[in-house]
Amino acid sequence: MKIDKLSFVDRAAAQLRSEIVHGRLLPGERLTEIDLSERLGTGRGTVRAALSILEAEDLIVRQPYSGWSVRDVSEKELWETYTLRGALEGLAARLVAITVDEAIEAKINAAFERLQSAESSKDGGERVDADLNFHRTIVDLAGHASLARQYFGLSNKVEWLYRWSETHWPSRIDLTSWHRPIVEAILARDPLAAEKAIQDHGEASLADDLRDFAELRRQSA
Amino acid sequence: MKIDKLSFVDRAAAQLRSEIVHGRLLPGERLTEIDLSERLGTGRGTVRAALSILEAEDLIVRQPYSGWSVRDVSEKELWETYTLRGALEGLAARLVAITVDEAIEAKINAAFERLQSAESSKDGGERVDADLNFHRTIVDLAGHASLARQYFGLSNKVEWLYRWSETHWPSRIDLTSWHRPIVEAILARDPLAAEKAIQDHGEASLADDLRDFAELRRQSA
DNA sequence: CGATTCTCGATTGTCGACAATCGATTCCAG
DNA sequence: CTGGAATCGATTGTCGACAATCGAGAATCG
Repeated sequence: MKIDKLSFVDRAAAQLRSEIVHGRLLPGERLTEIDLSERLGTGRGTVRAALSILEAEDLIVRQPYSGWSVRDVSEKELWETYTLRGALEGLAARLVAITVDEAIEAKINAAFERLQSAESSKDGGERVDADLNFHRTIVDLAGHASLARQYFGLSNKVEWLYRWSETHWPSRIDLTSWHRPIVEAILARDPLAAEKAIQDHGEASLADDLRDFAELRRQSA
Repeated sequence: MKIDKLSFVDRAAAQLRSEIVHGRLLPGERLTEIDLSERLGTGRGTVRAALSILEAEDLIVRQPYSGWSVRDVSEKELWETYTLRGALEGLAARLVAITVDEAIEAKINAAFERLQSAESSKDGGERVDADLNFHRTIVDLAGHASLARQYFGLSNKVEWLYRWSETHWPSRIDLTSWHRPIVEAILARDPLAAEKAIQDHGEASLADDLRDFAELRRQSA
């Protein structure tokens, strides 16, 4: 029985990742290795390794001899995240549409049904979870390990942005209608349509977030 | 004057990366932290951090409490690398085709001309360099920092595969004619055509490499 | 008063020591 | 001879100590 076989480094990285993604650590916030090592109850070398992992995932930034800080959010950041996601998910959707069988179809339907239930839910967190789960499901089903690796880091960033806009602008988008075209194209086994559907979805989400972001900027200015 | 401001960790990572990419460390080869720390003349913690970086770039693999080893090559590995590259370069080509101006046009032409000179060269290394440079140029010109980051790691893997087939099967492909469609589509400011051209190029390269790989397998079996 | 240099506290960069873990080998009971 | 437990060497996992570096403010000079 291997249950708790994560190294200290992995656990520390997971902890920090969660704190950033859930907004408990704010964008731009400064992080010092000693503080973290006391707070996480682990050595400084361990904290350092965890921070390096998060740096590779592009969640935090390092300034040599000066410190670490949580990445800042900007319009450009939003644009980069969503366009990159579009490229990766586009590949995933194409691959899934080619190889779809009964098992895959069942998983996609399950993810989509969860999305529909979440639609009526008042719980903003569940809406976000269901949405992210849908996208991650498609990527996993592509059977492409390198793609899944790259997507993992990116999806954390997306989760971060999602939770952040869900806080400021609850329940904006219409989950069901926004995702249905993707499901239909994949189940129709049409790779090009699936790629286009998921990329259109990404562009629409980006436009939405950019609008909210501008509004928020305006308010705080 | 900042010349040599790389940390030991970065230097060690660069050194190991180069050794892997140039084939001085063979696929599957086992790496121990102590050996490396003696060979590189640096502490074990430093070596460890460098190895973590290369792990994030997917060049090496770690087995907990057991060791590190250079990643192995397989058909699946080839397929994943080239398809992922297609997705990333596709996005880059699309972005460049949209924003192309005189400066960008000049850089693309320069990269393409280098490719044409390398064509006649007998130096396999220069052929590889020119080829990689062409692809990296397009990605850089896209003005997309996250994309460039992700592509960097992937391009090391591609370089590795390139040098490896160049060793076994020198001067196979026709550099000029394989890349011209990409240049033409971008300079014609046609995003979709540019994306398709660079993805077709990737698929053709993949097919080529897979054929060579199977041949090599057959010989050594 | 302004600009430059110096000093100092804080933080990261680097390192080797010690503990935890693994895998192969040895040893022993049956 | 065989199966399994104990042992041992090798390697990674974790940690805190010390050195290098940076940024801000004090001190100095024109």
